[in-house]
Amino acid sequence: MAELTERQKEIIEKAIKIIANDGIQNLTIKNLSKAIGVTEAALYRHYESKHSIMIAILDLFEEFSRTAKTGSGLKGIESFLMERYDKFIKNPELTKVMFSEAIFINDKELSKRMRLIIHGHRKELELLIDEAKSDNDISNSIETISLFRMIIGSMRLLVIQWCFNNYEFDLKKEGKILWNNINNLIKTR
Amino acid sequence: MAELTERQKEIIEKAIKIIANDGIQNLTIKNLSKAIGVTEAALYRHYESKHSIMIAILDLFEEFSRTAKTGSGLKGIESFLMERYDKFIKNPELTKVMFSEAIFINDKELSKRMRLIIHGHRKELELLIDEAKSDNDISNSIETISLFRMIIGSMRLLVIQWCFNNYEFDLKKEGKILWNNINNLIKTR
Amino acid sequence: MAELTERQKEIIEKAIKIIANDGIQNLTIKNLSKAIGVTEAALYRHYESKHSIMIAILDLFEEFSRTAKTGSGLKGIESFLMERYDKFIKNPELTKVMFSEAIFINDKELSKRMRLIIHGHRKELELLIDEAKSDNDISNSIETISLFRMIIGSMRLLVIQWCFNNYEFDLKKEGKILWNNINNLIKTR
Amino acid sequence: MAELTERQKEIIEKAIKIIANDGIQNLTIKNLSKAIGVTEAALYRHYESKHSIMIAILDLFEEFSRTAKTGSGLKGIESFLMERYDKFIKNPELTKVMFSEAIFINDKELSKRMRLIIHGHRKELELLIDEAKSDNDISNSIETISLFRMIIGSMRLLVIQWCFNNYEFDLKKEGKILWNNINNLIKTR
DNA sequence: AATGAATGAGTGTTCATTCAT
DNA sequence: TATGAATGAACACTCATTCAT
Repeated sequence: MAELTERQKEIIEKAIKIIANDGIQNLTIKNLSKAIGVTEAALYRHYESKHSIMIAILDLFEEFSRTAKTGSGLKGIESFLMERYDKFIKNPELTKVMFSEAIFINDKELSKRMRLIIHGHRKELELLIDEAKSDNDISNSIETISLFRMIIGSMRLLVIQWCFNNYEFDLKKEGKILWNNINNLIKTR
Repeated sequence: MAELTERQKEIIEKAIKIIANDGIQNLTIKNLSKAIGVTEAALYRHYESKHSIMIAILDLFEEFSRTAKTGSGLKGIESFLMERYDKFIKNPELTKVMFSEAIFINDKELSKRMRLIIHGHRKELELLIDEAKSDNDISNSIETISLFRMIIGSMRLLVIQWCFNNYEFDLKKEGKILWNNINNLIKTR
Repeated sequence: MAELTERQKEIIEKAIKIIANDGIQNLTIKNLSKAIGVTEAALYRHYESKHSIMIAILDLFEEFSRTAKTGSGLKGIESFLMERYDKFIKNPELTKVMFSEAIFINDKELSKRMRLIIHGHRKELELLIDEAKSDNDISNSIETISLFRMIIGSMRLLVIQWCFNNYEFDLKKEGKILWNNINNLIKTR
Repeated sequence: MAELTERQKEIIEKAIKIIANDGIQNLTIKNLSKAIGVTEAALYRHYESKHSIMIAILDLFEEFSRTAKTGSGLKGIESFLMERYDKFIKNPELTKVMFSEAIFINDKELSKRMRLIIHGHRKELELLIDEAKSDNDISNSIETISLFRMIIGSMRLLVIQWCFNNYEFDLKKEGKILWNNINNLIKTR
């Protein structure tokens, strides 16, 4: 993944903004160039096609999704979640687009990559959950896959609610509350 | 909401199929008429515009989303969920489209209606949760909104996984496991 | 090769006219639709792409090039030539385009087909020449391939001169003179 | 005709190569600059427009077509032909383009000049033929114009076959055979 | 109820060319 | 000499829609 020029960064930033606000259908070269303030032809100096712009967006998603392990077990789960929320808050539009599973559905290759990115954390999180079980922080009586779905599913729903509420409520605060509640439920007594 | 003719039913059924498989961007009058086996002009005998087809799709979503209350409290939650899963299994493509929050994003009016439909069950479910708390089936120590997010968020994630796995695993079975696990966590001891 | 509708015939006729007068580079959908008097979009009801229009032109060339054997030996050569001239005179623009070997050069497949059509008569003519030799009408001392090149090469040059003189001289008359002269040279004494 | 710089020579050489291999339609500033290994803008340091590049190509054609009279009568015809073949063999791509009568058809001025160049040898050759007739080397019974068409037409056809056979056969050898055969036919007995 | 033919606006993309550096 | 960035016009093609039949 080569370094992006300033213009290239601007292009994919504006492209994400358009997708987030008006949907993929409105990501046209015309709209995009208008948003940037150049002619349509000018875009082709920076990306060779619309498709390559979409690939660049996916590249960004990939980079955005990369996590550094910052803990293990229960603590690891928490810091994973909080770190995610921080990133989401810093990049609300990108977040909105990333949570639209179906966005690239019309391009089989892109849509597959999209799915891998979105669901890429599953293994990672299941590992943390199993660690927490080993640590006896989480009861063994609840299945890992169900815990994963609860934790990530609820986070996803919260984030989607945040996106479609125009990012108006405090995502981090709500995220903490949610996690505390879940944490209370799952931790061993 | 007027009764639909056979042709109208066929049109929106095929439209949903196209959206589910190839994305909104491929829902064109041409593709749609081809899928049905008539000319493009013929579609306009049955719907006056593409927009009215999309409204009809939303009408269907609304109908699909309507629930009959079949219990109260904890039992009510369970039957709500199981009833949902049954419906999803019967209408996999419609389900896939319904779970694509962003599909109608480029039409402010449709997108608002879409959101209302998707999140329409919130009040209903929160009521059931509060009933369960009153019944002392669920501990008061966990907030209703968090419970809602856990229950619905995990269900949504499960359904999305099912959709993007080509409906290949047994949604009902997984749904039951998920609910049992959640139930074990939240019920008072 | 399916039958062409009236519109399809008109399209390829006008396309040939454009190529003949202004070159392939000016065969654009815009120019073509303007020549016909419809919008660009309208063309696509009749041909699915510009490429398929070009294929239809080649199909026409093929049909145009088909000959009925109308004699053998020396007589056969003469009637072959005269029949050709008659056809050229009836279709001057098509002729001009057909004699532009390089027209479809940018499409490997079309250009190969074009070449086959243009040079398709070689075997046929060489057969006639060999017949004439067997009949002792043409001396054996001159090689068939050279005779072919003389007969067809001179005809081609004559036709090209005719095309680039705006079809203004009498091609048939000149063609007869040319053939008589050649005939006098090659026939056995 | 001013002297060309090295870069200018390179530009028209590469331009001819592109036309020969991929057709005029692929002679774009982009393709040309890519072939040379500079940016598009750089070309404009050397030629002020695409049109002036095409004029330079025609200038080259003109120079290429210039002949030195190296004999008279029948011998003159032979040396004219052999000299041509030698030149063609040394410049195969230029030859291919030069034999594409219709290449500059969309520019009335260029196309007229092109035609003059291609057919420029007519007077010259007719003179040689008439000399040969005076010398009693060629029978008077065959018309000069027909002899011209036979000699040049067959040569043109041979060259075109050579070009579209990727210059793979021995043009000089075939040219000699062709000429010998013609010579045998036309010379007085 | 359906078709064939058409349209104006828009799609992504390429064209030759310009200009500041 | 050359480049990177830009432009307006054109490219082939698709869009939703209309209308006479």
